[in-house]
Amino acid sequence: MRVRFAPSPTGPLHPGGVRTALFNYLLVRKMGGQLVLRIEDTDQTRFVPGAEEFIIESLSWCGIEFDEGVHKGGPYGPYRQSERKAMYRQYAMQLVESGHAYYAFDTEKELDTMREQFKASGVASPQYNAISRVRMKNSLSLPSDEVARRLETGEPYVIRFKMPRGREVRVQDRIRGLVVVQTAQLDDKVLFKSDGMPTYHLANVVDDRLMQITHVIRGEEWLPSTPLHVLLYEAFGWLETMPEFAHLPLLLKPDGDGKLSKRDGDRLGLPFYATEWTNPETGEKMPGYREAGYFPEAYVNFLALLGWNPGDNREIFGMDELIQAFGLERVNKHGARYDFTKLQWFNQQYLRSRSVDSLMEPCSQLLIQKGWELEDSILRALIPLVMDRMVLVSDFIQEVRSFFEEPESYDETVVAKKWGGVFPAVLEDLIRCYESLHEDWSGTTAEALFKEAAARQGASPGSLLQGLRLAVTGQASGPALFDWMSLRGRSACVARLRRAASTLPTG
RNA sequence: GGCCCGUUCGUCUAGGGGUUAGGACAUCAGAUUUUCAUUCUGGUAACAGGGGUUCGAUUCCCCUACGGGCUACCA
Repeated sequence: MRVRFAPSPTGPLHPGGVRTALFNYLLVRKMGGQLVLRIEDTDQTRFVPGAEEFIIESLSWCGIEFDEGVHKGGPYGPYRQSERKAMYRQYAMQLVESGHAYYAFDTEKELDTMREQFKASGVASPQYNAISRVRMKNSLSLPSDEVARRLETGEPYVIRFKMPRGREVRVQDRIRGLVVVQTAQLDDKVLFKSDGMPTYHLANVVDDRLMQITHVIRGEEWLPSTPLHVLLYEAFGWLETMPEFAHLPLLLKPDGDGKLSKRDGDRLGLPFYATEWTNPETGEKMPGYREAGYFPEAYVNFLALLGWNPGDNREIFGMDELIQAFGLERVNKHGARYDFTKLQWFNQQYLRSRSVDSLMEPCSQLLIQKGWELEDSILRALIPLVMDRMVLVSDFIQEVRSFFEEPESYDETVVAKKWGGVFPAVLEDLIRCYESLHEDWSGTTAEALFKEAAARQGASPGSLLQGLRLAVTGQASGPALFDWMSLRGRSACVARLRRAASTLPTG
């Protein structure tokens, strides 16, 4: 099996593209074979610097590696269509000579005029086809000596496919089954442009043939042009080795209608690309999941389950398990909404399955960035305390902020609810107890003393606990409080209690 | 507009001629945690509509509606 991922370097890789690459990767790793990265840069006007590198890096972050491609080389290179430019002309010529294609000299203006005239006379979809081409300027409608003259004088031309009339094209799709299209619905697509480059249609057929691709797995947006591709294989006489087709369902917006677009990320304040993209023209940065602190395993797991399912109730899949379980038979036909909340959940699952040891390094990096210092032994104890409260590793900072910074303010709803009655008295009592403590400071003793102080005022500890948290962290919620206090140290806790007692109203 | 593809809880989906239509996320409630979170238990919630075929259709067929894609010398 040989499959390819063939993006166009027109910008950062869309999540739908990542998923297409992923499905190609999973299938070829399962079946055995090669995955090829081919860059389809036949439109020179849309080239964006850095896009190619971005695509490779994003996929690499996801764990998707190629066997052949622009960055790897291989026996079927070059893998960049602009570098294959010279070889396409002969294939286009071959079709002209065999009568499957023809030269067309129409200018952009003439084409516009033709479409407008058709529209004006009520034709639903104006096409360059068997009906209209006789009225246009091409090698089928013009006298042969004029065609020769135009070609000799170097007049710009394109090569169009001569769409046959009255035929039915049958496409066998691995995901959708049989798709039948009438050639009357198809037009004479340009195969070879006046700038000397092929269009996608010619290039992908020629390259898939030359690179011996066996399975074309691509987005659903290519389904309508697949009959043309089949006709091209036929015209070349390559039907025997034509690859199998599989058209993947699209990724849809998280809410509302339509297909997923980069604006959806902006709108919801979430990353959109796998890795950060810097627009080379404006310098504007688009956030990526990598930089936002997501695990690539979580992102891949999430993406894999959009449009595919294993057929049982499993949800958590490592890459190897995905490879094992994957198959085109279980790919859905319908589009899937790109639901960010499920990604959060996946990331949380992967985070929780991490060992404390493996989180030491990233958490410690986050602390360094923040300028907060901490002994390894304390960090090791602090991580499990807050881990369950995190979705991303980067959440660590907000979870431990109050460990490093004394409260600047106190959560008002808790102040209103808990700061009153006997609480100030308990607090005074507790401060004295903590200060005069002779035993070693620990969570257990801190808790015991708190309970005693509460008892002396005839109050239940539970009713006062949130007030204590408020006094010591300023916050309404957080990790196990007495463990936290134990790590924070006695004198720091006492100082914070005093500060709270003097800042907040006494009664 | 034309052509093509699609349509099961809010979301991702399983299922498939006779099922209490299953799971997960989200959401809600209860329990545990002396607080919040975690965890556990439970709940709300779906076969787009109309015709066929059939003893029986959510499942098969047709139509309609809705959604999506394509309709460039873009991929």
